[in-house]
Amino acid sequence: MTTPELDLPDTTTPTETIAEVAARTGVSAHTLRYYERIGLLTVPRDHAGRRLYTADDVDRVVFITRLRQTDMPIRDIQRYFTLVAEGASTEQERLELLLHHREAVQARLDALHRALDVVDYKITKYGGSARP
Amino acid sequence: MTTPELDLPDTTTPTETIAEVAARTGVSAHTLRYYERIGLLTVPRDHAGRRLYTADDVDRVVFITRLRQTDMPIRDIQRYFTLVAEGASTEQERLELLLHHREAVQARLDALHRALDVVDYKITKYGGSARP
DNA sequence: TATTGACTTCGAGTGCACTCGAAGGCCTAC
DNA sequence: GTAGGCCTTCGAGTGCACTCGAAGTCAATA
Repeated sequence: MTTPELDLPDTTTPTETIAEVAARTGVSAHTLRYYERIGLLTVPRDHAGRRLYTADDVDRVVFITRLRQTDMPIRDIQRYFTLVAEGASTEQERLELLLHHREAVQARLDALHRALDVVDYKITKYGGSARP
Repeated sequence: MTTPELDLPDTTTPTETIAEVAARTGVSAHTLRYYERIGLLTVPRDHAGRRLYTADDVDRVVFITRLRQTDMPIRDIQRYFTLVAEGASTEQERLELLLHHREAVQARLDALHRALDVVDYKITKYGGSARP
């Protein structure tokens, strides 16, 4: 009937400054501005033109950091949020993008494990000599 | 008594061209020259000045690729082979370098796993929506 | 002998993801 | 009312690890 104004946590009212978001997410203010510059975020401003982040914005920053931690290229993250902006009809494509990335990460994990085995072999067998 | 010339596989006679090494290791000729330029390798030349790699050289290239696959910085790889060049007395330090790197790789593996879990959560729970 | 093609050196260029600096605006505390 | 500090935009700079191009050399083949 009416919008459930009081029942849901507020995620769209701008409340946090760039310094607060930087402190909470570990992403520098410089990098937060950079992310905005390249279109990963759109952050509202206060009356003086300063950024005020909503809870949703902060959530998005956190999600971006997770994707970056898995080495997703910025280009792909841009693509992902472009799809998000295009609405619900792109959900399938977004899912595919994430699944595709998931495979890449899994492959990276496997490769890392294999290469680490070689290093371990080197450690135990040669104690660090010049030969592999 | 005498050096066991016939018993050991020959690892120090230059036999392979840069193209062969590139093909066998998957490292481009350009990158092989780059590695040499920055001091990771010292490759003998034939009478015409062309590189001829020994089996030991190729082994070293392969080991470098393993270290790079685990994201060891070039700087650390340089340090490692500097130690190798300094002889057996640096074995302890080399071992420590590798063990330290091993920890870094393990930390990276853990972080990848955690970040991947977040992506997986996103995949299963939201099917790719904008919220984390 | 002429051409082909792989090799050489050297310096410069690329792509990525930040990271920084300059110049100035606005709010609060004294 | 002014000093301090955090904010703004913009463009430029950084570091890493390659990657490429130009100009030339050399040896094998037609």
